Amino acid sequence: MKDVAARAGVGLKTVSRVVNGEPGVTPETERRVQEAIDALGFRRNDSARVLRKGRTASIGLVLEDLADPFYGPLSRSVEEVARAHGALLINGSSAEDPEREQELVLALCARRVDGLVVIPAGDDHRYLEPELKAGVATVFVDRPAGHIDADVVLSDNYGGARGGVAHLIAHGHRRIGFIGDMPRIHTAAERLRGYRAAMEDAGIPVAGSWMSLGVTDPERVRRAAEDMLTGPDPVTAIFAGNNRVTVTVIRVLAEQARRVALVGFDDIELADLLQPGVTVVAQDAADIGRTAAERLFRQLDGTLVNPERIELPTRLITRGSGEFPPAD
Amino acid sequence: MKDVAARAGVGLKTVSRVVNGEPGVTPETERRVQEAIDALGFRRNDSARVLRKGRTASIGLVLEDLADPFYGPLSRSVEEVARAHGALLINGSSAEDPEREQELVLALCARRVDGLVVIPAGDDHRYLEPELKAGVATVFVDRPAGHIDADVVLSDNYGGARGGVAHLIAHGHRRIGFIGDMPRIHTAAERLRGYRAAMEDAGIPVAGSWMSLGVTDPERVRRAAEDMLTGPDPVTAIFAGNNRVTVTVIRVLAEQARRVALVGFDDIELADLLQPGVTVVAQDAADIGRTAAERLFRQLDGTLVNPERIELPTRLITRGSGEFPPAD
DNA sequence: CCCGAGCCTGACAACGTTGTCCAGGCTCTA
DNA sequence: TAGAGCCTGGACAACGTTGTCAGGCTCGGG
Repeated sequence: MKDVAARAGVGLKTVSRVVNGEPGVTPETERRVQEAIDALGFRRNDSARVLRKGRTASIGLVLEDLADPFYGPLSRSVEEVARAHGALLINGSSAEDPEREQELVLALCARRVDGLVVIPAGDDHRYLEPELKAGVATVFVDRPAGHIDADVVLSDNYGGARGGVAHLIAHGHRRIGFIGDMPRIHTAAERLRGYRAAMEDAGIPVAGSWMSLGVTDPERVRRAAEDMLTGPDPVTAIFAGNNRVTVTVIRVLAEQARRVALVGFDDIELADLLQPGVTVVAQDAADIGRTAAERLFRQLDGTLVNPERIELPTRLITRGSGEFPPAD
Repeated sequence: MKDVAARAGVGLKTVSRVVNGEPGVTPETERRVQEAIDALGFRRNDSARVLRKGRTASIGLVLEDLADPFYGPLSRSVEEVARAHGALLINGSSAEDPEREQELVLALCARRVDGLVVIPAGDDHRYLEPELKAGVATVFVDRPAGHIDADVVLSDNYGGARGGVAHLIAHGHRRIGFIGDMPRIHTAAERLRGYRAAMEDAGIPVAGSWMSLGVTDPERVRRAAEDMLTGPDPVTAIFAGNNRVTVTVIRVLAEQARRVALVGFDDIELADLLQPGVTVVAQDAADIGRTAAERLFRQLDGTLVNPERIELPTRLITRGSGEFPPAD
């Protein structure tokens, strides 16, 4: 900028004015400055600008895994909102590791992002207290924050799972299996709770062998599914606690002789093209992301003050696999 | 930092030393400083640090659409490499709009990212010349840069498509359709070239009605597919130019009475579970991302100087849909 | 002709950090 | 005991920008 000023034969501040489109510059002077800018290939250094102004016009997004198809659309909709507010998006994956989450979040705070959208991996977020006090807007997504009072946007995991399981019960099933992630993960716990509630509503006692928790890698999901299909009290339907589980269960069911019903939590691509189509409890990732991001920017506006918990509804999409009667 | 120094009763520079783990501080002093830091909830302001040091420890990634399943793994692997080098990832979607691409890239440059990974939307990148001269490391991915000399990492689109079409020909097909994106997009053009080459290799003249270019939205892909299936010279096989086309073509073929063979470019999830399984020419998005990011950091090391074009091989995965004989 | 208002313009400080350099106190050795 | 050398700690400038403020110029009216 100094160089531009020198070349144009004007003061520093005048260049600054031109760069920022501020008023109070003669067209003639502006032309000279613009010329110098072009000649030197000058571009404003936003780091210095940030340092001076205090706002970075960027927000951080910490999620579990960018490669997961659930987070792609979510990330995209957050970006879209950020863009509408002239902000850039910095994101990182925690890989479901609380320590890595904290490391990422603090790195983002050191960059002085204006706000944070966090899909929590850990369950204690007190480390964020100083940041919140310092005015970093924060919205948690998909799972609530631990031990701090903050905005959170999530799906109705409990209601969705309960509805999905009730759907199976309505089609005559009583022996229904549940395969889900570790209950220390909030979504997994809520979905399990929904499963239990639906079973209880129908007066069906749940056998321990019907539930498989903390199972996530394909090999173990496969074993879990096979076990509950061939065990002493074999299930006639399975409720899959997330999209990765659903995919593996589909593979297992395809190999079975008898027809086993399936409802999965989270939609999966091409679910309608499979034989049978896969019935799912779908959450709208894009909507979740948009809602969270909009709330974030309202915090930044100062429009918002009190942390709130926003639960978005899920939608049962019937495609065939959840509508088989039990085949005992 | 000033406050911390005051509270600990030491000089500014001493606090800086503690924060950065530099040597030359008594354990006792260090303890006092650390205490003050904790008490005040101090966190270093990276903007100021960047301003001083010149390096931001962050890289920018500009892609087409984060929600596209091809870019999730790519983005993730770039992030992984960045993380290994202690850098954060800032990313944005161009939505295939050259103007938006440029806007994003320049915004990232203004942030003084150390490097850029760009999946180009436009075909003229001369606007990047001043940045390159200023030392911003840059790697293009998936498509080459326009009018500038820069590193590029991409799949062997030509060879992959040629191989895929040859596979269909080997199974007896002669009337093979091609549905792809606008040829102004490099990948689309290359794949079309591969299709033509394979047909020519086999001495098969291509009818104009077998090719549909610049078609991307599902409704038009559907019409294009139906047209070439029912036209005067109906095809017995279709080569789909990208994953979105493939998905729509699968839907159309599912409705057909006769069996039509299909090979798609890009793998799609659950392709093996469909009936029939979908034969594809797969590219390894994660590998592409990793290769590009590693090259970027080698540019930053100074290890690398001459721009290079790196072409990664594709892999034909046979699952059934590409192995039908022609059904005339 | 003088004065005040209004418009451009530029000098300067400040944002928070780090590199450079120097001072003061200590230890060790001859 | 004196001198050399090391270790710790601090003062200061600089990074590139923007907010503040004041100076100089022009123009119109009295």
